Amino acid sequence: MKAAPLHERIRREIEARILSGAWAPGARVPGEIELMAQYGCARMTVNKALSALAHAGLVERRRRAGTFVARPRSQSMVLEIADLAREVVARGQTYSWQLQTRREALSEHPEMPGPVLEVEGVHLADGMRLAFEHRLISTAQVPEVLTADIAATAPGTWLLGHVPWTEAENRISASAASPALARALGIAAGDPCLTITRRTWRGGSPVTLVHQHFVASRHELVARFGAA
Amino acid sequence: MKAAPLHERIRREIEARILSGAWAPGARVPGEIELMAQYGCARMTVNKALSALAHAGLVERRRRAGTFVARPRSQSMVLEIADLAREVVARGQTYSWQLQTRREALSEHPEMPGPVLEVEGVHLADGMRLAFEHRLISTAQVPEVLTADIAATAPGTWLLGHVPWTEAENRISASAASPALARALGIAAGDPCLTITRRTWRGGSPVTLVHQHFVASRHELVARFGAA
DNA sequence: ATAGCGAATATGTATAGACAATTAAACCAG
DNA sequence: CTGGTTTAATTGTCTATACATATTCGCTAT
Repeated sequence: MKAAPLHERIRREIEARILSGAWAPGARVPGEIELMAQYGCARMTVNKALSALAHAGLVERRRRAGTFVARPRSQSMVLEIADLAREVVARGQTYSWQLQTRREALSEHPEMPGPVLEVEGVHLADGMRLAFEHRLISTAQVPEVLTADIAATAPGTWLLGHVPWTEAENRISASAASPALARALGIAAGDPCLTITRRTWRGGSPVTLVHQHFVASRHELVARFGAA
Repeated sequence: MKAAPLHERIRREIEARILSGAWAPGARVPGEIELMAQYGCARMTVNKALSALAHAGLVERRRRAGTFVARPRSQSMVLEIADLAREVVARGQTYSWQLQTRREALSEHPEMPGPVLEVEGVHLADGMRLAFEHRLISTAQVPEVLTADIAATAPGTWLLGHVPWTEAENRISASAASPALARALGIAAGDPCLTITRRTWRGGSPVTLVHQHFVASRHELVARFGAA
C-alpha cells in the first residue's frame, strides 16, 4: 500500500461516505474551514479534494451556501466505443481487414459534400466475417489518406492514428440485412444486424462518415464502469 | 463574454493548440516555469491548467521529462445512455409506461441470486409501443422498491432517483423478435430489435438486471460529443 | 562498451495568506 | 407582510514559497 497524497485521501473518504449512502443526496458536506481543521491541513488541500468531487459530479458547490451531495446521477451512463481492431485483439482474437472497394468520388451526400475517398470492406475476427463497413473520408480534410495503404490497415484504425477529431456523433440501430449486405457478410437476407453510424468532424468540417453493419449473433457492444 | 479565470484561459489556449493540430501528439508542451513566465503568474496557476488537461487525457506528464501532447485519443468514444423516460421527453414526445407483470420471486438467475422483484412492461412514446422491458430488482439491496408505485413510474426511472449505482455494465445487441416479444410490441416475429442489457451494482452487490428490447424502426441510440 | 551511481530537472504536493465573487440570510423601510 | 438593501458566510482564484518525488542524463569505474 502506497501512501496516497492527502488531498486524495480526503477525496476518497468523502466519496466513500457518499457512495455508501451515509451522506444522502442533498445533505450538506462539511465546509472547507471545517475539513481543514479536521484534517489539520491547508484550505487549498481540502479545496482540491472537493473540487475534484465537484468535477466528477458527486457534489455540488455553491458560494455562500456550501457543498452538498449531488442528486443521484446525471441519470445517464456512458458506453465506450472502441476501435474495432483493438476491440477484437483485446478479446484474444486475430483481427483482419478485407478491402473490397476503393474509389475517389465527388460526394453529393448532404452530410459529406465534396471530394471523398469511398471505401468498402469487411472486418474479420479469427477469419470469421464480423462486420461490413462503408466509409466516406473527406480528401479535402485528410489528403494524406489517398496515399495510405488502406488495404493493409482498416481505414478507421488509420484515421484514429492520424487525425484527431473534435466532434463526433454515433448512432446505433438494428436492422434486417439487405440482400447485398447479407451476401457480403455470408448470412441470410433479413437476419438482424447491429448498425453503427459514426460521423466525425474536425473544427466543424466533416472528416468521415462510416456505417458498420455487424452480424448480430457475432457481436455485442459491451461497456463496464465504476462510478468512481 | 465573461472573464474566465486565468487557469481556465491557459487551459483553453493549450487545448486549442492541441486540437487544432498545431501541437502534434508527442510534442513537448512548455514546462510550468516557462508558462509561468509567459503568463506572468504563479506556478500553481499553470499547474492547475496542466493538471486539468492531464486529467482529461489530452496531455501526459512525467516528472523530470516534462509535459507532452498525448497520443491521439484513447481510441475510443463514449456513448451516453440516458434514462428512457427522459430521452423520450427530450425528443418532444409524451412518455408513458404500461406495467404488465409484477411479482416477487426467488431468483435463481446466476447474476442476480436471492429475492427479487420481477417486472415486465412496455415503454410508449406518444402512445406508440417503443420497447419491452424485463427487469429484476434485488429486494435485499432495495427493499423500498416493494412499496414503490411501479405502475405509475417506470422502475428504471424510479431506481435512478432512489438508488445510486457504483458500477454498471451495458450490453447492446441486435436480435430477431421472438413470437412472445413480437406480440408484446405489436410487430412481426423475426423483425429486428435493438436490445440493451444493463446490470448495475452498488458496492459489489447486484441491484438490478434489465433487458430492454426496442423496435428497431422506432429507436436509435444517438450520442454526440464535442471535444472542445 | 557498459553497468552503476549521483545530480539535475520537471512535476507533485502542501502551506499560509489574500482578495474576489456569489448568494443566503438578516435587516429595514414602506 | 413586502420588497429592496446590507451583511456575512462560503467558495473561487491566485501568489509566493518550500520540500518531496520520480526520472533522465551524464559521469565514472569497471
